[in-house]
Amino acid sequence: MARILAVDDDTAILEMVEAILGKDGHFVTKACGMHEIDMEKLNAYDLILLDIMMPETDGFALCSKIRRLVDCPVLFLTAKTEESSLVKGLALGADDYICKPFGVMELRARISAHLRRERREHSVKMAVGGVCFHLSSKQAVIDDKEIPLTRAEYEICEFLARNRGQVFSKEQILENVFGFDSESNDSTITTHIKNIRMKLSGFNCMPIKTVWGIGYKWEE
Amino acid sequence: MARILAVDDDTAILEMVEAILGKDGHFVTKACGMHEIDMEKLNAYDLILLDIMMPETDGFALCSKIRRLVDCPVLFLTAKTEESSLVKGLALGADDYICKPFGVMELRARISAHLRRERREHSVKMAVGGVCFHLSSKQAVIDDKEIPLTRAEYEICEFLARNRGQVFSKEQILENVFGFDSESNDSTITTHIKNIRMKLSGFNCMPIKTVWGIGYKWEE
DNA sequence: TTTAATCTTCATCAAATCTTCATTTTTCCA
DNA sequence: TGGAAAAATGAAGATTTGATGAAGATTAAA
Repeated sequence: MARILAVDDDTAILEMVEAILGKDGHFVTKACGMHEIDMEKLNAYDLILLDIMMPETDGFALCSKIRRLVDCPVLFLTAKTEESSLVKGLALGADDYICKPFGVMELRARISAHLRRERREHSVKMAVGGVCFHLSSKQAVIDDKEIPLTRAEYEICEFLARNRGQVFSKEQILENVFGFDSESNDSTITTHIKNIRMKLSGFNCMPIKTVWGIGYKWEE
Repeated sequence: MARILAVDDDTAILEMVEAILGKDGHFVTKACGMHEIDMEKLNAYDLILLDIMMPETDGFALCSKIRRLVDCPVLFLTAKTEESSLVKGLALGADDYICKPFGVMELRARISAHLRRERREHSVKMAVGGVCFHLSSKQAVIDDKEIPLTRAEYEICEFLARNRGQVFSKEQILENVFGFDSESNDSTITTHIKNIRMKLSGFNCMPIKTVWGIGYKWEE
């Protein structure tokens, strides 16, 4: 269901978290401290669970570092029950603060609430120009008629539509759709956009606008 | 800062919430029960606080009704401390669950965390005197209508608006907007300013003043 | 392996934008 | 009030950026 990163110095807690969340279908990555986290790959996670008191690692500092890098929900899971600590944690950019010992049901409920919100805020309303994205089959449909997009074209459309209104440069589209390591040329995107526009225009649908000097966006 | 709707049957609590959140600059609307809420105008709020046990109103039912209408964060603020109740509340679409009696600092911290997240997930904006700058897409908006600024024009506007009230010479604007190494002529700025003014005046907006012999400033 | 589909690159064209400059207008001050 | 300095204006040329069409490279399918 979701990819969750859990950071704690207590492996027993990590095991327990994995057991609980694994049952809900989540994939939990365990990290015993900051050194086990690849900061480059933080955007591989949908949600991050953080302990505060860890040897060699300050959870608060880690939280603000993470927050500078990614936007996913960050939850503290800690034995520090003082209100001041909660306030500090949330002020640093965390999204929730759960005290140990935590209720299993509470943990699950809070995590799914955060994931749900993330999906809610990122969900694609299919009313946009009537284009409907079938995420699993990777097909785009207008008025029940399939648009014959290639894989790359579909991915670009889905990415732009998912973040409609936002403008992305060609580099950003490359990174987000084909991965950080993509060494493709910008012109690849230019050409894909051209082909997408051609195909969509057959359906009287022109949702992709170019913002001069900046990039492209899916019209809101 | 934010418009918050608080629903509770206990007016003492409502007053208290208003006092606390008012100090943070939020505007709190108090509702003593469902009948006092205009469901048509829910999207006027940035965040909603809900009690669960209210005469004539079931907070849970209200929560799911609200969730069907708007996407803003909904927080329960309740005396029901059972874990099952928290689980139910979050499952119905709420984003947080705070138990009474709540700590003042905790309430403030949690609310600002939720508001921050909402802003984070929507794009970063800076509003200056009626003009709204979408920092990531580099677009300026007045009354939800986009101002067709070019890249350079936008950058100059954003720079001046960000430092509104301060006067900058043409050289300073060149350096700050186009970089120290810019070898452009001052007249470039003059022309950009002219074009910006022309475009903004279409929106009845004349924020850029010339300070004779010194430079330009964005009126405070 | 052959064939077709898709992806990527590149040269060229067109358009938007940026820059410059000559000219006119405004402002300041003697 | 007149003249000098500064800013505004309008238009032309230079530059940058995006669109286009076609060809080669890569991948998947038959």
